[in-house]
Amino acid sequence: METITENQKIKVAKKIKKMFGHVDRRNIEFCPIRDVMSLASDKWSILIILYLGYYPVLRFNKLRKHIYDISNKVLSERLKMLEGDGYISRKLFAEVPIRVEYSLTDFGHSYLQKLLELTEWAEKHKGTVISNRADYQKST
Amino acid sequence: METITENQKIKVAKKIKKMFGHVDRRNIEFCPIRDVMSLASDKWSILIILYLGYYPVLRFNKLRKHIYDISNKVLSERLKMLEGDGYISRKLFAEVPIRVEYSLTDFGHSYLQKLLELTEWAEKHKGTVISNRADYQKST
DNA sequence: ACACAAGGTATACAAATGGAAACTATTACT
DNA sequence: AGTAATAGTTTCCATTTGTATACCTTGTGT
Repeated sequence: METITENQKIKVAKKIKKMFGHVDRRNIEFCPIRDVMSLASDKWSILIILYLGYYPVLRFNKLRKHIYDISNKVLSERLKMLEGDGYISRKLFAEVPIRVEYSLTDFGHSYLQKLLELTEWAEKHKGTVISNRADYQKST
Repeated sequence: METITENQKIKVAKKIKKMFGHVDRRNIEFCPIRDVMSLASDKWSILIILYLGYYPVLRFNKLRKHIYDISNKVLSERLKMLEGDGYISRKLFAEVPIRVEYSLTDFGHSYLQKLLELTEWAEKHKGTVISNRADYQKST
């Protein structure tokens, strides 16, 4: 694994301070973690955004097939939330049968660019997580 | 907002394909999103990792005060999981009263570097999310 | 003898989340 | 009249997650 220098650690701490303003401000009116990330970094949200990053346009049932474990209810809820926060757009075509197309907004694409770095990290290091987890199991 | 070009979209799609291997492989043995990120991108996990990125060493009760809304049970569970996956280390000092110090591992620091880009994005764009959310409420 | 400290665990309960399956609306086709 | 298709919604139920509170352990100070 690439080692992290003391210098990098200091830079990270500075970024965190800048991000949170005053690190321990309580009753913060709107917390980027609690209020933004908790929705956008949810497992289902990540999968939806990644699939819409790969397939530019997807309809409800296609999306559900790609994310092969999600129920109608949960997919529909997540799509509404992601639309509400502006990550995705929903286009309704009043045909018969009805047709609805989902796609990423520019805002969603902007998020995806950053999100992808994290999921790439996870993909790259998943082996480490697997073996850490196994070691920890044994040690208990 | 900075616009995303078609070129960037194509690059992103390629990254996703590379990351997932074959995008629609089912029964994937270990999914980076479902199995790694779902733990590490959880709201509480993010807060724990960020606070340990800012304060290099924290004890249980200090950490709980910084994250001002978390119960003993949840904090203790999350710490165990994050330790199990290798993001944080737990050092026990057999003093009286007992002392336990939590800190990030190198692996945790590596994750934090990527995570931070996402949380910075969230902090930068939280205003957009607020107004998107308000508009969506009105429209329904 | 008793309280206190730290770092939790245990217990009881409430609330949120998730899944399965049935159901809805619309219109065309058989 | 019955069926089919799409995009969900609704209902019921089980599981998961979270909260609050009490409790535990160990040795020291009062």
